[in-house]
Amino acid sequence: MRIATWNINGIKARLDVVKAWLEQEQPDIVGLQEIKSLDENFPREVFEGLGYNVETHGQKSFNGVALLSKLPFDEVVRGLPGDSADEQARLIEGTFSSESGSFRVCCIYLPNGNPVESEKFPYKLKWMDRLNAFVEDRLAEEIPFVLMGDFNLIPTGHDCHDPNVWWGDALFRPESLEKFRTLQNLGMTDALRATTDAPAYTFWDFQSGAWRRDAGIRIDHLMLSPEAADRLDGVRVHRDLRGWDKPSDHVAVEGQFSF
DNA sequence: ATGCCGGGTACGACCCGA
Repeated sequence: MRIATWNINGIKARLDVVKAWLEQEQPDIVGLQEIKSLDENFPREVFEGLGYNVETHGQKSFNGVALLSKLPFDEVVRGLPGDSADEQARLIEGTFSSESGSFRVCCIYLPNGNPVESEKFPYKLKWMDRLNAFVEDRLAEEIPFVLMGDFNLIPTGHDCHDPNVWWGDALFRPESLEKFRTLQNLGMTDALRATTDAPAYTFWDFQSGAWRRDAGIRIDHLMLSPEAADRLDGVRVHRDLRGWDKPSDHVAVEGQFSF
């Protein structure tokens, strides 16, 4: 099973690139973030034409997440529980059946949180608390659970080109890292770091020639329950996507699993 | 760099991202 996450930065602007990548790679399940589209405007027929079932959780202009799957969905969850007043579309989860039983794949677009002095930063921290509570419930099920997406979080100084540039940013500061560490301490494994110690950036800013300078950061992650980590065969960062025409500023990250 | 690019909305700028 090949499961991938990708922040595409707008489905309308990225449709040709996403379609070409799916045709080339044929992943089984893909989580997309920042579709920036209402559900009714998402080009689901394009993906259905490629053999995918499509579930979306969109909103106008900003955010929005989607799941594409060659397997049928047994169940779909839209939205992160814990705050009925939160209208930002940042989580969608599918449940699937394989020969070895059920598994869940959750696709998230974790809030950026900048600027730190604004209300956006406490929103990020509260969102991470809600996420950790959600994950606790999922872990209690003891089935393979893949939590993947744009976490807007740099796990360590080794995950960015220059820690001094990023330290203090909402993506790389103590309060954010503490919440991420809680997620790991609950029992969720960083799939990429389970396979390599090498740098593996997933985002390069459009500005400042970041791609040309390889001034990247690793903020797109697959976090695995023990039952998913036990079945992890490999991780691949689709770095070449950043060099395609009309690229997203993020690239896809894929995990391969034996289920 | 309180904004270099690029996407959104909407058609002229302004909001947003990381």
